[in-house]
Amino acid sequence: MGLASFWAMSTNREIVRIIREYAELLKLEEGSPQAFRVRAYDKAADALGELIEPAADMTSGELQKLDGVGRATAGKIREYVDTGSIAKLDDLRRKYPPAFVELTRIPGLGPKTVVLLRDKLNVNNVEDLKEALAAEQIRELPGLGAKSEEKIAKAIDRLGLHGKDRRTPIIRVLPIAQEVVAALEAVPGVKRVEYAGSLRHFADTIGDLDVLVAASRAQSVMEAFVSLPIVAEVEVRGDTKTTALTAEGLQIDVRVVAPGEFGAALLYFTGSKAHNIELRQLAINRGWTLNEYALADGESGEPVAARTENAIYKALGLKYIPPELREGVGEVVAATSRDLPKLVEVEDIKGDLHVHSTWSGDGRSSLDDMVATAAGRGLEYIAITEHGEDLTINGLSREQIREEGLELARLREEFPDLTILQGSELNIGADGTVDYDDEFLAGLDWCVASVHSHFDLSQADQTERVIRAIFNPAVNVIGHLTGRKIGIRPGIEVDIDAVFDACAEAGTSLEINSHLHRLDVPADWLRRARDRDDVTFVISTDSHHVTQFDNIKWGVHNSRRGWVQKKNVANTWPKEKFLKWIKER
DNA sequence: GCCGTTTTCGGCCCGACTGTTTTCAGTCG
Repeated sequence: MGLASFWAMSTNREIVRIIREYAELLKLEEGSPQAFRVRAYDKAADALGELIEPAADMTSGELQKLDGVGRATAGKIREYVDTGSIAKLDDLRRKYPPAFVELTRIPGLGPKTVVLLRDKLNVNNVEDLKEALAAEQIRELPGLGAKSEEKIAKAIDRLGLHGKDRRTPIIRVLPIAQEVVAALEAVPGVKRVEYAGSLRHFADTIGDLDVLVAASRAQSVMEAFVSLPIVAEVEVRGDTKTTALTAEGLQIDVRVVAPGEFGAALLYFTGSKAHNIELRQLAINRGWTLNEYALADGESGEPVAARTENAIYKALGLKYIPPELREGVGEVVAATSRDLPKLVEVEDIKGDLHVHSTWSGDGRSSLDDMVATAAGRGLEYIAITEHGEDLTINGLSREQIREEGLELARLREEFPDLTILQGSELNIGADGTVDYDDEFLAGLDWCVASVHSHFDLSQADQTERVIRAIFNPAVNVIGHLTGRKIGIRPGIEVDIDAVFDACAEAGTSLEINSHLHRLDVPADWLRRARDRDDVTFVISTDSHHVTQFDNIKWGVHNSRRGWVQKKNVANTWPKEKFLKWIKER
């Protein structure tokens, strides 16, 4: 990819981010996330996110040809591209500062409530809210009561919104990281740029974003960084390290190191701390030292290895350890005995088994486009899994499924190399039953069953309902097991070992949902199954639009972080083996 | 704010559910 298209892409990302921020602040202004103006800007951001060509090069007229972009949005984009800011956005930012906006991230608090809290109780941030909670002032407000106080207090605790525990969901950090990396790669004299830290581990939430740059001169790198539009405030400005904050309060550290030390620095800043300690111990055993500059001889200080991570692992007698595994949970010992798991690569994925189209109420690409895109990506098999009828808004009736089946028959002729399964994403009810009836379900090729409601049952009840779905003969896989939305809503609690046992016994697999909001099953739960071969997984995108097939890489990252072995992931299997497996189940 | 078998403004996938109230805000996909 050339420099020009790097810039084009990062500028589109930047514009999407700006429009989303505008929509976010409009929610407070309008008093509802469902307000039509809010939804209009959100829809415009969707359209811009799916745009390939650089929006910055388009005229207002060209922008308005995009579905969902009209005069006002096009005008704001041009204003941003031409002047670097949007006057109305700046007004909203002044009226609703980041610390106040953060309050809306707490489940149970919407725009109306936070504005009410500010008007009546002068609550401007999470700290103020906690004081109001302690003083039991919130129950005095109209529409709120003692239960609301309890719920809010619990939500604050669980989301880690306060103090130094503050972490940002990966879905917000990753685009920012990509934007910063692309921008710094374009600076003359820069040899390499990588993000490190917990983002490189593919953690669900990120504390600070660490970006490492290999360059002989730091000054131009730092200048380029602090002048990025994403940078709202510069905290520290030094020769090798600059720390800045985004408008949302995410801290970004940029470090510049000599190209010859890049591997040692990347290893050091990627961590984890526990992983580094184990590596340092191995170095000491050999009479060496390991720090952020090099693996070096303890006496002479002569470097042993420093340029690449691989060279350092090799010198320490280890196989290369992928960043996702570096949590100090046995990976160093495994690498010593050459016992690291054989992990999934994106190229291993042969099929996608959770796909929606506009037949589902929330699908955004047509069935024809979804199938053509899957075929174009070289997939061998897919399952079309529209929402089941129990999801009132988005689900399909039996009749609609029959009609869609006719469309699929036509598409199978059009794409003979792609095996198309017809299925459904069923809803697991509070009691573990699912949509439709047994006879109807038997006619479907592949069923995902997912929790979409009743998030507040006890762990015992959640485990029971999920296990009942696992043993339903029509159910092939449990979709996004916890139903969490990272940083927004905690998932359901289940006895994960009991779930693994049930899956093993029933021959039902577990989905690893690739969407960055979900990454579900969470990696730390996946890791609990790392020593068992009787549980089968499926990595799926849950695509609602043609662009989302690309999300598969995030699901693969999450599977790697969870030590899931390639041989246990059914959609890495060749078509023949996969189809035989479904048939014999 | 966007859209339109568009011309000047009404409709925008929407229904069930919870916690709070007695009409509404927020949550789900």
